Amino acid sequence: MNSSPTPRLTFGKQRRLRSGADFQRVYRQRTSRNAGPLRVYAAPNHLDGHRLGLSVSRRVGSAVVRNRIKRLLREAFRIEQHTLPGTYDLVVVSHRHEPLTLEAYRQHLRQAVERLHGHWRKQEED
RNA sequence: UACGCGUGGCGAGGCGGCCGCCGCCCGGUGUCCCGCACCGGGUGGAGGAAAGUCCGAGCACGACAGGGCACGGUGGAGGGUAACACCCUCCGGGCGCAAGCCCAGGGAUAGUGCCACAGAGAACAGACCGCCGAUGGCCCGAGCAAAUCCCGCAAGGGAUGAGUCGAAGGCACAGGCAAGGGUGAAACGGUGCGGUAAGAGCGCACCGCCCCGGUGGCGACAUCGGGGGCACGGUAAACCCCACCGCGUGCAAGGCCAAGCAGCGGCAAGGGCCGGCCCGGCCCACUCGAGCCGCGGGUAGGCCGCUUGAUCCCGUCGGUAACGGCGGGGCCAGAGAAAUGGUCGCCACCGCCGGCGUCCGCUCGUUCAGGGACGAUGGCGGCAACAGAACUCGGCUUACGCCCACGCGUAAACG
RNA sequence: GGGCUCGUGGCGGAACCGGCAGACGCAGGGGACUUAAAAUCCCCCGGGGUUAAUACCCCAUGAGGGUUCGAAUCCCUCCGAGCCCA
Repeated sequence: MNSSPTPRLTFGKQRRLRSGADFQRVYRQRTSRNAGPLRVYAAPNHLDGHRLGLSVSRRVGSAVVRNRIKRLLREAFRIEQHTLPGTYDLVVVSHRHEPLTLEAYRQHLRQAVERLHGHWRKQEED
């Protein structure tokens, strides 16, 4: 059980990318990192927390498989959102693969965001 | 008990903790109010196939969805239904020992096309092998016999023998036949007896087929009687004919609001619409501003459509049934970058492994040991498969896990 | 969500109003030519069985079923690709 004074691990509408314009803004930064079967795009959003968008096309699998992957990715984001550095709008694109465990998705997500954070900090220094 | 058939049912076994998600309702806080955001509470939240998109509808728009052609679909009968290619009952045919299952199951005497290869012949067919020798012919020659010759006085006898004739026999040239062989998916009814030169519906019996009539049934059809020697190959999931049905497009339909760009061309006694053609009809014009159409350009934001419906449950009545009537009760996902998830525990259940106890129509002379059944028990693993609503229903089809229930059939067995 | 099109050897692509499947091209293998290679020419080229080898037989047009004497072709049901629409 988590006894540290972390904020609540919610994932409501304010934590999601909900329009095509949001997605286009992230894609236009052309900044992504791969991690396992995932490709994560990131753009700083200057809000009080990360936001997440998912892109899982029909090529990934059946509706059941796509649902499964998206649920696990949302759960991974929900748990990790306050331990990830910075505040970014993230878009996670899934390649075709068999669904992994929740733990695996958490590691992939954290690894990708940490790399992206490093990239953006170098951008700000330059 | 085994195998099989049919009908119906269920679709995460139950309970709980923690962290979350999407609607709606109520209260509070923030913002001037609305809306929105957040906090708290309540409540609802995937399927039997939600799937494939194979049919049928509702609904929406295209005048008011109308007639004909074209095109497409359906095809035993009667019923059910909003409708159907679905369902029910029945009829006919086929398969199965049976319970049962399957059938695009109208028309091939309206017409057209096709039937490769093989084969003699393939659609008012045909004669390769074969069968026949009745008829004609040829050979042959039992008989008759003109004529000639020889012997004899003569009667007469003998030889040759045109011809006549066709008894017996031969040939198979003409001809007859289509039974058998052979070819083929299919060869112009089948079996048997008679009949014949050989054969053949040539005749007869039975079966099949066709025609007519009676009876039963709403009907598909069944059945009985009479007649016809058979004239009528298959294919319509080939064109087609008949009967019936179908206007087109699909919620990305369509309506409203906001934002935004860039126009060009066509139309006036004409233009547009019912997306193919004709009819029939409608709208707008003839008034100088719009309208409509075509090409091009722009926007992919919000609201409505959007879930109360041929609805579900219970009871009752009608009907063989599908289903329908009546009465009572319920409201059961409505997102739009797409919600039902994650994790932990207890109890059931299943599989594997371990030891304990009891029992034994088992192996065995007995013990040990092994095996089996039952009971409680410890550990590990599993607790799902097919699969995710996207306008909504009715079906079909396909995928999948059961178990359960019920009704049957066949075979074996009954210590 | 809705509408439509197409599946034939390793690849492209014929045969599609039923009648010998795989024409033709590319790739591949063998041979000839050459010192060698390229180019050119000739032959082979789906799988299995059988055989010393040919011959021969069976299975093959995405899968399964149906109609037909006969199906790549006609009909039905699945499977898999691709395209279009606000």
